[in-house]
Amino acid sequence: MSSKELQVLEDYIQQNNLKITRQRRAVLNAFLECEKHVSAEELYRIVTQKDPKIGLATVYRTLSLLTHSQLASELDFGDGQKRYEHRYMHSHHDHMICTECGKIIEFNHPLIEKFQEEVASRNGFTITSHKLDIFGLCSECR
Amino acid sequence: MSSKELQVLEDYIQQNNLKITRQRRAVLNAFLECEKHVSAEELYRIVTQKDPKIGLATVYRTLSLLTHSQLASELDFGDGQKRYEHRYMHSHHDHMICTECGKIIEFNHPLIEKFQEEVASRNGFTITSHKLDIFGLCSECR
DNA sequence: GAAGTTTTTGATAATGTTTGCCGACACCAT
DNA sequence: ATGGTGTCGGCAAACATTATCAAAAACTTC
Ligand SMILES: [Mn+2]
Ligand SMILES: [Mn+2]
Ligand SMILES: [Zn+2]
Ligand SMILES: [Zn+2]
Repeated sequence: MSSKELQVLEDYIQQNNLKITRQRRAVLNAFLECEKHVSAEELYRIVTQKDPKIGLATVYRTLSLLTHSQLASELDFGDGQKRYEHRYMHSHHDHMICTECGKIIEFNHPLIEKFQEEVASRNGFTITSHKLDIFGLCSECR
Repeated sequence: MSSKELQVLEDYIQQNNLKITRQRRAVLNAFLECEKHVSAEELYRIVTQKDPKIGLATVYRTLSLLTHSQLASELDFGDGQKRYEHRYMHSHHDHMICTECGKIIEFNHPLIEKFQEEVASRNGFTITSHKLDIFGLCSECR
């Protein structure tokens, strides 16, 4: 189970004089196996099923590590808790969130991206990041 | 100082068996005089300068009222506190936020709006709302 | 306009997510 | 083994917002 992602984490850890630990591997593995947009609390519950001694603070700390090492992206859909998704080998996309069942549809529209650049440069604004969240009802909840 | 907005609030209040109070008028006036995207805490400080006895909870409660009566829009730029802006007689727009000085540029790009509808219907998704936040540096902070 | 009814208010406690703190602990190199 | 450095788990603290509740204000009815 030695994934490319583990290598990325180990590289980051070595470059910053940190240490690879059982807990960090456990959180990384749980995160990688969890295929979608997961909160810290959810990941904590998953991790503690295999290793009940891992603390919630460690999950938060490791998620911060994963974010800084570019393995994870931090998302905030405005529901009070942050979520995390795979970033390694995943390209940028935006989200449609079903307010009924919580389903999340990912999409990328090149022209939307392009017009954002256009409207930014028109205002002398330099983009560092953006996020587009569309809320509504998915096909099953309509 | 009897604005159209006060009339909107009074209509909403009557329709819901609520009561118009000195505090609600004070918060509404402060909100209307405050021209930009204001947080509850900021508005609280403004209101208490004219009427020091108004409580913070009342400001929160009145902002909720203003939002429900369509006088205000609630915004969340992900910095930990919600902000509010005028909604009455103001059309939809999105925001560019300067991460250096906090300046906010409003914009509306009809094609971005249109392509959102397009990508939604392509996925059988019914939009109820959306928000596009662009983060970066404004022309003065670049 | 007094009495009665309903809603609101201000102060403060509680909430929920995330971060800070700290003593114990693991790991690695001498 | 010993020392040094970084990590861990548990829990306290931070922070914005909401809930609670007795007292006050607003409206209704006479
Ligand atoms: Mn995603
Ligand atoms: Mn705005
Ligand atoms: Zn749904
Ligand atoms: Zn700026």
